[in-house]
Amino acid sequence: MAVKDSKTEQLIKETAQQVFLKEGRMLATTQDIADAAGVNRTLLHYYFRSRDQLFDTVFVEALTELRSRIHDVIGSQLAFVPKIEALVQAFLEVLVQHPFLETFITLQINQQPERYEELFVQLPGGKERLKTFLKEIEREMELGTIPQMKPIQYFINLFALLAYPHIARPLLQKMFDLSDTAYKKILQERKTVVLALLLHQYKTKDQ
Amino acid sequence: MAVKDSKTEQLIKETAQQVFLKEGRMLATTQDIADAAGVNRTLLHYYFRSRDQLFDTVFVEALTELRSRIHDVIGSQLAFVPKIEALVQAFLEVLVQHPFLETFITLQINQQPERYEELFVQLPGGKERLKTFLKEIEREMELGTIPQMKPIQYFINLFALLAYPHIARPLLQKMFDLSDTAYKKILQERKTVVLALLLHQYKTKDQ
DNA sequence: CTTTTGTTTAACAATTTTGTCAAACAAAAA
DNA sequence: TTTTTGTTTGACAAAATTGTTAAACAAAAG
Repeated sequence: MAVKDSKTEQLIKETAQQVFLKEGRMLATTQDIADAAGVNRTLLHYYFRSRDQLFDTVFVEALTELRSRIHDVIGSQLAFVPKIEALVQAFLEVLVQHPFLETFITLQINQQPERYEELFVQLPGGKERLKTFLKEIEREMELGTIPQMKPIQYFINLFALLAYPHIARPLLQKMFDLSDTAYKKILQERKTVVLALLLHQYKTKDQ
Repeated sequence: MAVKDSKTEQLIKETAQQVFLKEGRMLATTQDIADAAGVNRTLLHYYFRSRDQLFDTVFVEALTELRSRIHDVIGSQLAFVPKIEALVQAFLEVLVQHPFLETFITLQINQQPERYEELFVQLPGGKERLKTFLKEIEREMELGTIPQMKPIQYFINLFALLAYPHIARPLLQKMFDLSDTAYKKILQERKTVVLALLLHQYKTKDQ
């Protein structure tokens, strides 16, 4: 009998999540997903009406999580260094779950700007929080904690260093003949590497 | 009359380049491209046989350019610092032309690994050049020119800092309300920002 | 001028993918 | 048990997209 958010519905959503955001198969058809979930294709329509809506549901859910986690940290009362640390932590946690999320954000926001603008960019008070954060970065540069550059460049560096190894994972694994285990290790080390670079704490051997 | 690589063929290819790699519309149909080029859709098939082949032609062409430019620099006899500078320069030049190339590489290499492995990863002597380059990075860390970390992490930093602002352009522009002009300026400044960070030349205000 | 060669077009066919529907089914409620 | 409600299925319809063909066309070569 009926159960709100039935097992099947949940299964389909999780499978779609796997296929889209973990495997990066953005062209997967409804049949592909149904097969992967081991259910009849019609059920995708029964629960999600259309392929588009299923995609959207999965994508928006992941997007919302990422966004809210980032904004929570950015808007928090933490001091600068722990805030950067928390930001790195939060970002990495979401990306480990959905390695292709960043790639999809990139493609989607370019193809349906109006649809996703509200979802990703315009959250209540978002712009203000962001500006405040840039101010904090600027102040930290004044204090000499971090190297001087335009705050937005610092912001870009932060996300670049975190997101890219996930975006380019298949490429890098091939280039350097790295097993899944080996690459995961690199991703784990990444946290310290990125923090050291961002917080200007790196030591060179001599000088 | 017949001209080898006719005007139309060229036009179609350039339009496909524009649509796929500049606008990132990887789902564009043959009709979309024909419309954008202002030609009859049948001509795509006449010149390129299938949609797949057109996509492949455009993608592989860009891929090959990027690959050869990077490997030329990596394999060159330049000293470390000028080599990094040349690498940054080469990479940025290609990315300005094809902002979505990296994103597509990511998706494609994941979906048709065998097809693209030879093309991107396995070029003659590629693996050796790469290893030599990692050794050079390591030696430079010994010398104290750059901060110490696993060479591959340095390599990832390099490409992350360069590629990400192009990949995430639409998102960042929205987030910070930046005009095309403003963003281009940021991309231009990027060269110095990245080099300073990679070569550890950044100055903090006080300390 | 007419032939040849290559280009462009519209009409059509094939395929792939999505979406709908009515009937079969299962389990709880009446 | 019968009814009701929600689930699952297969068959079918619709749409979107790709690919083919034959005929019209244009320009140079003979």
